[in-house]
Amino acid sequence: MSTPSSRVTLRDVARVSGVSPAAVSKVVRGAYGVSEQMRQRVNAAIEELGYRPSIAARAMRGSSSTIGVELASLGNPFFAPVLDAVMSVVDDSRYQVMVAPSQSPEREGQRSLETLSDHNVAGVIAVSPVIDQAWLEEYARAMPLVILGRDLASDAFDVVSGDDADGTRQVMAHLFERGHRRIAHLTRSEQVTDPASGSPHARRLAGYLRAMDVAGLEARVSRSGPREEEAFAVGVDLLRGRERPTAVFAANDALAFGMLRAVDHLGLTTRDVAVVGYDDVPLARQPGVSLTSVNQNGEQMGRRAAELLLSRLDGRTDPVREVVPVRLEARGSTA
Amino acid sequence: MSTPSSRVTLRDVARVSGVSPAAVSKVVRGAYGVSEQMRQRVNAAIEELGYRPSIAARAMRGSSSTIGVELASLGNPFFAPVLDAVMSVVDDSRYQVMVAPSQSPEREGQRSLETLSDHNVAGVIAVSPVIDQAWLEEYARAMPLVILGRDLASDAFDVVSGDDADGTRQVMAHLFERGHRRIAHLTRSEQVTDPASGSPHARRLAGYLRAMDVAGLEARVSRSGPREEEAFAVGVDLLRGRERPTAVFAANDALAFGMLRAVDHLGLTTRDVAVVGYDDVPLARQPGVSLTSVNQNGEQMGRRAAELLLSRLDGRTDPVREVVPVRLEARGSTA
DNA sequence: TTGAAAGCGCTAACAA
DNA sequence: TTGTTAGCGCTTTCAA
Repeated sequence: MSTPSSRVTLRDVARVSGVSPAAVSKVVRGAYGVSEQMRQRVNAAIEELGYRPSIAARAMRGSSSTIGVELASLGNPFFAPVLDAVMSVVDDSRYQVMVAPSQSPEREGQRSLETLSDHNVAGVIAVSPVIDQAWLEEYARAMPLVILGRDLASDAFDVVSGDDADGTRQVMAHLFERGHRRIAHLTRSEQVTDPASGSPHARRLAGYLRAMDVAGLEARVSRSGPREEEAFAVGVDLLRGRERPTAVFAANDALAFGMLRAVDHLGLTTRDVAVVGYDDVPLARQPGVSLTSVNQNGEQMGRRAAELLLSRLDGRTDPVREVVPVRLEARGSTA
Repeated sequence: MSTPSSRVTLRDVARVSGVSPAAVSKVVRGAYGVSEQMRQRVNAAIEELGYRPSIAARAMRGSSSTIGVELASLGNPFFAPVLDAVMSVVDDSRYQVMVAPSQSPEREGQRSLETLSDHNVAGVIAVSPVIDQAWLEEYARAMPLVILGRDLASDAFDVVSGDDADGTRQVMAHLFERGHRRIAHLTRSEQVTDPASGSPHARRLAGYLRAMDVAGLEARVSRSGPREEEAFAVGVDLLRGRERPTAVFAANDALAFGMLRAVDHLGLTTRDVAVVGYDDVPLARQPGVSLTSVNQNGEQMGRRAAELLLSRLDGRTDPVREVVPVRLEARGSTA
């Protein structure tokens, strides 16, 4: 049967089927201008030899048939449905998916994007890249690019993001309705919430500040690293401080989980301190967790990003900036 | 500044620095036999032009400097530390990491592995691939391969797996100690627990059956799909049946979470039905969840897999089969 | 120490 | 409709 390695080349197939390499190439690509007779002979030889085209060689010629996905922090469960959706869409095309992971979003995603272009991928979906916009524009000049999760305005690349303004509005309305006044916001570092970054955290923070301002309340922002452990430590500090908040809006579920653990650690319950998250990862609905959270519809975000990239590769040139609707899932003590 | 696209070629660098392409190639690769003077001139030109070698072209020549990781179900949080560790190790080498994701483990991983070899990667780490051993052997004949998470015996590839026999022993001892006698096992489909597959689920099931047999107890095995929702449904059935078990050993945490939700759904608590999982994903320790689980040390598994692959690429030929120790983390109602 | 030349496997003109 | 030819950007003998 077929050997996994690509030892069998197009020339081998050509020799066996008695045609030219170019002809084989045409058959393989389903290109125009091949007789049915030739198709059959060539396909028979391909089958017989177990031929598989070398993507590496194709990539060098310019058309790599591979779509690259840049992805930091694979650990974030929110990205799983996003990637699944991307793959579903791409599966129906002639492209394949390769993921260039980066360990930390900050300053590493850039390297992953470079790796991808070094591989001559046909186009790239970058998931929440923490990268300077100018650099991304420059990158997009040479490579079809879709940014997922950052609401940047650019005519060099397409953008798909969740409706953070609306999501945050829903969260704050929900908490106000339940009578909360001392509401703290737990988010990431200043760098991550830089308004110019277009990051979701920036928009959530902005929405929180606006809502508190409109309500005439004092905003209280705590900052933590991305990990649950870091959020836990910050959360303990926050809850031990004076004027303990009655509710905490965490900028994502990982932070919310850390916060929940801090609540528990101090012998409090979510009746004392309500916690709301963002992302609605699968375990938010777990009994015993029951975290109120905003579902970002990652599946739809991934699908749209893939569709946009494919249409770019198909020739579209006008940029698209798309916002996906979100929905608060109320649970547990704040339901 | 540097353009992300690889428009600048080695020839351009050669022209600017006034040397031959071959010379530039040597400098770039740090190959033997280049004068200090030449190094400097070439490096200056590289800097000036923002040159980046094309991986695609390199790959075609045979030496791709890329390590491929085959990964099904990115959603499984157990894999995050595994991949992180792989990346950490690879970062210190001249290689890069590319991930070929597959949506469903069954029969899709094969395609991902083929994609990887079509890309001419230098070597591959396959994470828990549900693939026929003969096929893997064939594959490994053409490509350095490390299997992570399946305990297969082969001299064609290297193997790293967790010590499931010991992990299961710890789980069962723990439950027996707490007086449980009616202990059910929740696992995946028959296909996945096929003993010949070397899958972790097969070994956990075997360990469970052995332990029950030795204790003179009746084994009760329930089967479910991989997702939490499916485990929930099966769990509800199991708990509604006659002779409700007092404890359930779930073959991994996703199944355990479904089981926990089933317990809750039926108005029971983990005092009525104890649940133990396997993988010790981060949220197992979450207050309100407090799932007793076996920590598989994914970080160590990933690190060893990467080290083994690098040493293969460095010329090692004798196969290695390595087992990583595991540890039960007792929590909550079974602690 | 350096360079010339051949070719990896494929695609895309162009010619037949 | 088919085949010939010329590279893509790089590495690697082999001579100089």
